[in-house]
Amino acid sequence: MANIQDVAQAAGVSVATVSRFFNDRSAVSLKSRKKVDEAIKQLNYEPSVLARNLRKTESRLLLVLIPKISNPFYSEIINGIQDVAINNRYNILLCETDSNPEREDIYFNLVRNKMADGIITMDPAVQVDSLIELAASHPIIQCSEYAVESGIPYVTIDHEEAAYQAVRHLIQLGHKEIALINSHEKFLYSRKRENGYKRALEKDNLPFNEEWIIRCEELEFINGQLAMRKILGGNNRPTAVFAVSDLLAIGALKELHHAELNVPNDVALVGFDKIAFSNMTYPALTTVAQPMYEMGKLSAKMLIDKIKGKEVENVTLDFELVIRESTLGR
Amino acid sequence: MANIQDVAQAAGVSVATVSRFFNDRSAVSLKSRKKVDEAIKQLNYEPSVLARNLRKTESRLLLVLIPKISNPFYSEIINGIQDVAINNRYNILLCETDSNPEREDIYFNLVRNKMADGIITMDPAVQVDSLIELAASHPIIQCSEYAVESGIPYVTIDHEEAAYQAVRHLIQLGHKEIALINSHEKFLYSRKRENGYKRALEKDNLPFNEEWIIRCEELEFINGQLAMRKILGGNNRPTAVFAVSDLLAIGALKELHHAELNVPNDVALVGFDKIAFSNMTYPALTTVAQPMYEMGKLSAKMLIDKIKGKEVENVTLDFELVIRESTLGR
DNA sequence: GTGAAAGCGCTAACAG
DNA sequence: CTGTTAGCGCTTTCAC
Repeated sequence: MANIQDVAQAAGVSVATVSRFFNDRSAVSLKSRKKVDEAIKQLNYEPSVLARNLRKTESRLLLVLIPKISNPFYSEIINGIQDVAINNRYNILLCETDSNPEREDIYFNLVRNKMADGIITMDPAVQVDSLIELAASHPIIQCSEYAVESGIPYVTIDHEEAAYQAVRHLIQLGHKEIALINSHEKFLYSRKRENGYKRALEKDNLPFNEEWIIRCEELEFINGQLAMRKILGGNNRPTAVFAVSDLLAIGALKELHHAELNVPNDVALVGFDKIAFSNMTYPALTTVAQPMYEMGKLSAKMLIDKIKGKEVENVTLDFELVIRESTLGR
Repeated sequence: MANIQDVAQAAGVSVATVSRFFNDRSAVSLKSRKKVDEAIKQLNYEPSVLARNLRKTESRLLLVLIPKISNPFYSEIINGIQDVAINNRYNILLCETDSNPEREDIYFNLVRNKMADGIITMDPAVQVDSLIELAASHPIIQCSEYAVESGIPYVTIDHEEAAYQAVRHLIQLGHKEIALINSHEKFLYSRKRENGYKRALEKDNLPFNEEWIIRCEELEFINGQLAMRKILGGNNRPTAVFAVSDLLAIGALKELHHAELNVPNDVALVGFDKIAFSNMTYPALTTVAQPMYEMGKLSAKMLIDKIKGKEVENVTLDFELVIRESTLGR
């Protein structure tokens, strides 16, 4: 495999000229350019990014940490990140942490080892301390999930207000007995959305029933299903359920079908995220839309800015309650 | 940021010793080891993978090319790849091609530029020529999709036989009028599954109706929905539908609900892939299970072997027809 | 078991 | 506009 020396020699110029040919074309005379061009083609030369990166002490790689690759919520975010990254000649190193500290360590090391220039993390559930320590010397952006006191820039939505509006929607439809299918409280969004749920109930002095708050260990369909089973097995059946994730809501819906209950007539259902699948369920799911793609784009922009040494500010984006059949009927 | 020189100096040894400390601990005396260890901690030293990679002319990055990140079919495969990669100290560079040649070019360059050591591609739809050319000088494995004549190793399932069995299942249930919702014929699996479908019909001399073969441009829910709309809008309504992807099947199911048709009594439905969602629909989807995780693991193993210079063989894995409510009822 | 030294392939002063 | 040269931070012979 030819290197820059070989090209220089074949073209009868210096390595500097060849290097300039790639980095600042206009600084090379037309004559040299032609010679270099030919030599490159002849030798089938491809510059080594490895060497360039070492020389520039940058990797042009962005580390993206997500808890679960199978959660479609992240797909859209990643799309946004990817688009911005490519436009800025960055690539992304996608890493699934499984919320597993050991894995996270491996990935954190990637940036310590200069293998990545910065991190976008969507999983600050584990090891906030490590994250903060790392942020002292490396560019980091938090997306969606964030550790408030960390001082690390984030882009997110107002989770509490979003949950509040979702539950108010149910209340305005006449529901007075509303259950909550939550995820693990280690997540900030989980705590915030629970607050929103409670605030919405309080506003109308609606009954608050601990039996109706289910906290799931994981964010899989099955967890939503089991949660709903628990709710239906209780003494009083609520008339509506708010799930903090479409995945959980879809699992819950499955269980409602099993129990041969009609949605929304027997039990109304609201999800969260507006993943693509939420519109394909029967009935289609009322849900809170997060601007996933936008969040991804912004995170990437912010991270790249931070890598460049610019200051970046936290951003809170708008959400939108999308009302569909699972609360309104058809 | 400290480098290996600083550590050597602080420890009172040579850089070679520090290097050995990381690469072959046993080659360093206990005494030196201690000194180096201390120096590392004191200086908070982290070796530069960039420099090591340049020296070794390897990147320890595996390029993974997928058409669409939002297709859950790929998530599971990626999981498999990721697990094997990590165990072998590789990382994956996940790239979404969108089946867009330009993007693909960018990614192909990553391996030409030594930024990645090899490629696992799941999208040989575009630019088979480039792929073949690249494979001449770089390790490449094809996963699921493959260009037959390319000579590039692949791991896949027997798409034709899988489709055949899926359609035979419908026929055995008494269905005689079976539509096919296919994806784009640029995909090998699409052509193979269509063959299987036709072969299954032929076996019983069942009517073959061009109106009942719909080819979708993309693999989104909406395409399945539109395909089903077309089918329902035709002169004769089939009693069963085979969709070559769960995503398309789920879209089709949506449309069947719209039309207030019962699945499976009015129209039976079979999907393909066994993505997680396929069990959450109402009714649950009969589908062909692909061993996605296994496919990912194998591809990664094969690629790493190939990078090491070993010979690798094509692999065809088993599939499994998973019969659920959308064909059997409940 | 250890050190000196030669690169890996490139970029960026610097001088001309 | 061009060439010379000194590294980027590491690994790996080759002597000792």
